[in-house]
Amino acid sequence: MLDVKRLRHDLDGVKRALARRGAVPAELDRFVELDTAWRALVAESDQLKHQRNEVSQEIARLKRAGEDAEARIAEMRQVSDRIKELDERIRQLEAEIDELLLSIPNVPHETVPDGASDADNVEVRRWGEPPTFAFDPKPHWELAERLGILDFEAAAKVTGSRFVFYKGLGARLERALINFMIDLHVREFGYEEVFPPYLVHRHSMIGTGQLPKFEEDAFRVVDSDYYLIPTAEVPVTNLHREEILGPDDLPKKYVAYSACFRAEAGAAGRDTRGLIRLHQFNKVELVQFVKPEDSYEALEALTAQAETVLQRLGLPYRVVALCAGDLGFAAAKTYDIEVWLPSAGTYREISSCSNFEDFQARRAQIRFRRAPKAKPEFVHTLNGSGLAVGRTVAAILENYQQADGSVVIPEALRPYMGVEVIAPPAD
RNA sequence: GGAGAGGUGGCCGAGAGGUCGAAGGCGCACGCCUGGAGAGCGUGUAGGCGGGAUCACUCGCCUCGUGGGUUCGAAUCCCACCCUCUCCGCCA
Repeated sequence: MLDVKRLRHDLDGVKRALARRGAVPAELDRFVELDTAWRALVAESDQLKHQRNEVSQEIARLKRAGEDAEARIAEMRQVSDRIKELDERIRQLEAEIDELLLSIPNVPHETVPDGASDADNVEVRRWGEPPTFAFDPKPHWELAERLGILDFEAAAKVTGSRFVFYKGLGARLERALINFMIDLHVREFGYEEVFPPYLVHRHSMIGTGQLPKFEEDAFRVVDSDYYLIPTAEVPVTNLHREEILGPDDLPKKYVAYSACFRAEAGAAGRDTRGLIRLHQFNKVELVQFVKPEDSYEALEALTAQAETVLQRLGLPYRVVALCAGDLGFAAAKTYDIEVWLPSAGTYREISSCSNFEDFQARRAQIRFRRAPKAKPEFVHTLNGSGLAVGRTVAAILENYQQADGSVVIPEALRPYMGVEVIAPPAD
């Protein structure tokens, strides 16, 4: 949510900034209209309430003195009726304004490159060399089938498309990666581990920006207010909703493993094979709450921490700065980390690291004080995948595949795996 | 799921239609005291919105779980919902 004061004082500046994302939301002009009307009504209502408060005191005085207060009471009956009318209209306006504000995306940071689509994203750096193979590298789903570690058919039978069973060493690999990632971020980067609820209420989804605009992307539990989380970002960011943190509380850094659930509406036909796009996947998420002046430094650090996972696993990747047109709804700036996938012959997103500035904090009412008596300010929130686990499995299988169809386990993972290689069964 | 109790400021806790944004205590901040610390004493200690001022200022309105209602007037009365606790049942 944008700052309404900013909209009042610098509407043109906001329009210019949002224009970089694409079309300027028509909501902006509508906001000015509604806000003006709202303020006029509030002023009138407040004045009448003031009058009512004063006269109520007087009535109390008269009654205590045993005098007649009927005239004043009758007078206030009228005033109260008028207040009721005004407040009803104010309520309606507020609901409309709220809905409107919640549908306006965040303003891109000035360092975000111009551009309309992912084609305009800017590569920031590369790490590692894509491996060369003396044979035809196979896609991970073919490798996995041969190894007997993933079973998409069984999942389709039990649930439906875009689900998977991990089996045997595949299941262990997924679990090993989760533990490896969490341990790294906790031990080396100072994150606190949390294990969040997988269901959240509507307000939390609004807090991080998934709702109200992207209802169709989420799974909702019927006959309830609960949504399956699309990412641990939602529960973990909302962990501090409606709080005012103390001067020494920031920065707060959390790492959370969770399953993630996405409807993938509009993705029909895309990435239909393998682990790339599933309705349920695992992710280790990094979430930070920081002081406003620290958030861009924190974004660089957080991105570097996510990259470290790939470096330890020896997986080649590149980092891309999303252009304004490709930015997510709530983000002010985003780096995507893309891992090399030999079967695709290209880099595929495996992490997305964003600074939301105060956009989510304002929606979820997450504030802090600089000093014990200082005025509360909104924190800045950030998050990033550290990493998407299923895609990491895909990358390991493909990058570490051998001519005989076996897959070597990266060094860093062996303590968690207990084996050095996953080999196909002897026929 | 059944029965009961309860949600008040950072925390504990009073308050039972008007003088209550709310006693008292703890905590915290500042000051005095001290060689320093503690004790003691004093002062101050919520948030939101709107208007005026625009460094820390001021006026008004709102907020005692949330939302409605009754009333001239609600922390206080009524209704619905949410949450917490206790007991029973069920259960990993």
